[in-house]
Amino acid sequence: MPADPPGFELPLRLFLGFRMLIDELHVELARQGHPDMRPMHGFVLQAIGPEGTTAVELGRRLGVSKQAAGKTVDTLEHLGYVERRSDPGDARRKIVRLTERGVDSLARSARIFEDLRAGWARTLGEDRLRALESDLRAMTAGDVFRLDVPGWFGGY
Amino acid sequence: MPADPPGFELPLRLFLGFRMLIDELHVELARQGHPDMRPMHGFVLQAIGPEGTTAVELGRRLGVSKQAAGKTVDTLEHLGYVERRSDPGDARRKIVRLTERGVDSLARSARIFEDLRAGWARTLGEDRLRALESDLRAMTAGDVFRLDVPGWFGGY
DNA sequence: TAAGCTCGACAACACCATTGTCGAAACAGT
DNA sequence: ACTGTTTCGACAATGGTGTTGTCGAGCTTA
Repeated sequence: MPADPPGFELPLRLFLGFRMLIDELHVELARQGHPDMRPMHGFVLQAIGPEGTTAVELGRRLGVSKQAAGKTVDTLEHLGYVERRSDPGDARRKIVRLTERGVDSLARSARIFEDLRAGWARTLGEDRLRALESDLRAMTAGDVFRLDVPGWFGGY
Repeated sequence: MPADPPGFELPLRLFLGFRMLIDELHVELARQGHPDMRPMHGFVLQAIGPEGTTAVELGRRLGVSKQAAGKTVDTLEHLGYVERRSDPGDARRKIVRLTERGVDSLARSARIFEDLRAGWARTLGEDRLRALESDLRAMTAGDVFRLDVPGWFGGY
């Protein structure tokens, strides 16, 4: 009977799978008119959501400071994915909203992810893929957002 | 018949699984006398390997500049995980080698990863876990190292 | 009204990656 | 052996990203 795979293979493969999907997503996104999207942008746009949000709240969701969130919003605003509007009900707040272009990028991302998933299903079979998703869901239940990735992995 | 899971769930769960394992590893590593290890350090120590290597070669393996690799080596040297020695056969080279402490951290990491994998096996069953690993292996075949993570995800 | 909190902006700082340059050493071709 | 090219490690300069701290303006509540 074969020995168990070494323990370090599991996290490595999980990361490689993630990275492969994200890279393929962005290759295709670039082809479809969004060449400036960075991996993190999609997560930020998702975190902003259809209702819009503020820099402080966005920072909380992403696990970074409000200044960092504001900086990211600056970039996304400059790229045309979001816009800032004054909140008529609270003069302190400036609500960050998705533009049409921002919504388009999310819609295309969703479509591309479906296609990529279908590719996995062709290789693995739908049953195996569902089992894989189900098992991952079982092991990672909980907080889907928590994207304090900037600075999490790196760091001297 | 149930609808397919949305396509974006797969990459998200892959990342969450990776992150959960890495976080649990470092909690346990800290308990076992390595509180200063950062997620990236383990990968760097693995990339250095038992034979040692140079800053330039390390940078190539990790996909970063030689300067960045050198900086990381500085930190690991300061923490006592590696040491630099002059190459007697080539006066230009300074070979980075693991110290005893560096080897110890890798040995403990391997053991902890085995334990974490065993935890997954208890929840999912050994068969399902093997299937999961096998499927991930099938989808991500290839270059296991290529950790140009610094700057890959982030970026304004 | 007054005190306290929240929001967004600005400044200063730290960290980490980059490119470019340089001298020393090894190597390859003549 | 000499010379030109390549490789290595160090240094300097730069840019991007995140942090804390501070401030004024505006809500909120006692």
